Amino acid sequence: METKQAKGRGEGTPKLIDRRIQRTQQLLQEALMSLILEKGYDAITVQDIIDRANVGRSTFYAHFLDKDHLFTSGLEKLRDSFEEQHQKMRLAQSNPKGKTNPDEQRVEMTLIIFQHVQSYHLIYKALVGKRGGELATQQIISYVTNMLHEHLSAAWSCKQPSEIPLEVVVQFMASTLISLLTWWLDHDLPYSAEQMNGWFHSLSRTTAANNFF
Amino acid sequence: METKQAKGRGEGTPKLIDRRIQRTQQLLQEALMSLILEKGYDAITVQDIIDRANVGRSTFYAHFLDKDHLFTSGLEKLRDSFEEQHQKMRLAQSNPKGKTNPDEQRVEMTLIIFQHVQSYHLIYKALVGKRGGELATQQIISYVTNMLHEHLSAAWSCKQPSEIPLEVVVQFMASTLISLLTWWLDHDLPYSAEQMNGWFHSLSRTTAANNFF
DNA sequence: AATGTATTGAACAATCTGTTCGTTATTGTT
DNA sequence: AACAATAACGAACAGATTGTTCAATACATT
Repeated sequence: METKQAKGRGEGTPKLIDRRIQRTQQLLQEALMSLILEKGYDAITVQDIIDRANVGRSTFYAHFLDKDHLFTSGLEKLRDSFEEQHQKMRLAQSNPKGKTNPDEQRVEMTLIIFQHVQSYHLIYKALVGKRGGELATQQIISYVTNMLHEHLSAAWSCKQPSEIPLEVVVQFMASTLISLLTWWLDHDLPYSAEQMNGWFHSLSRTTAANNFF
Repeated sequence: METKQAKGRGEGTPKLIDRRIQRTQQLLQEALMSLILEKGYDAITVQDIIDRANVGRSTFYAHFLDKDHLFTSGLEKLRDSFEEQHQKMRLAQSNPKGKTNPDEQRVEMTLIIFQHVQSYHLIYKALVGKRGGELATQQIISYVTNMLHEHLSAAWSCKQPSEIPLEVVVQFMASTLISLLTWWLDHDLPYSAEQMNGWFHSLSRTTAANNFF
């Protein structure tokens, strides 16, 4: 149920979708992204979006419930792209030494995040930081937090519990990662993804957090 | 220029302010805070606020330009309260050993933050996290970042530069602090301010950040 | 009590939202 | 190429919200 569009369509023809639909949705998403970079998410009205996209008002509401849903669908697109790249990377390096090292997995995961942000930095720049509004910040933080939680809770069971609750450490690492990503994007990627990834581990590997690895 | 009210008033009579003004402004601020806890900042309309405060529509706009300014004035009130407490603490412990230790200053500052949040947790809970909207988050982060920047830039000049830019470290520590505060408030202060302060230093004192102290 | 001023409530234009519906243009199919 | 399906259009609509104005009223300070 990614868009309003999917309601009438059964499961009979998932093959090809009308070009007009793809065209309209893409125009709307691009219009929103460019407007975010100019005015910031909150200042944008539906009228602004359909003006720039050259799309009728009723057409907008035929595809999306409101501005937030249009934005969220763009976010989901980006997330799918990331998970695809994530899967590809993990399969490409499938245990060359035959053993699964959870620590290396974590390293690779955050590096993939930095690399994905680097690839789509124009879009990410419209999402994080001041322009994106709280909707994006909230959803991105939530997504990153869930990812980190999966990785850390696995290590949690085989280590003695630290003084600091797991949730606190997860939230700490998520906010550290978001903080670094925001700074990176706001300064137009002055360093490489590998460099940023290294700094992330320098900052997040505190004496407390290390208990989980 | 804290409120719209101050425009016509010169510098002649800073003594007493009409009770009606204080009453109206306090009613509006309390109404907004309680509404934030119920509906979240973004869902609140001016009508909601004046209904709960029992204040006429024109009265609202006689005092504040809009909802954001009402909110910001409340934030400034809280900030003044914090800085007053900050000054009090710093004077109370004015160098018992005759020397000014910058490291102890930092420790005391963050502890004072946790203590102040503890004192006014009902208000802070309306500000940080999901309910407060991006306005509060942005302003609080900005305030904390500025404070940390002052403290760290002093230490910056007398240490050799680390590999990680100062700005990155400042933003990292600010987000760590906000992250801990948010978690603390969302879980209804399950630990003491001293305990949280200790964890903050455990998390923020990385090998990289330590170069600045 | 007298004067100054804060508050009130209604009315107002302006903007934005989300919906409806008859018409037109484009698409996928035959 | 012609057809049926359907997506897009655009104008019009009700409803909500914002921010302003103004004359009448209520209240506070002196």
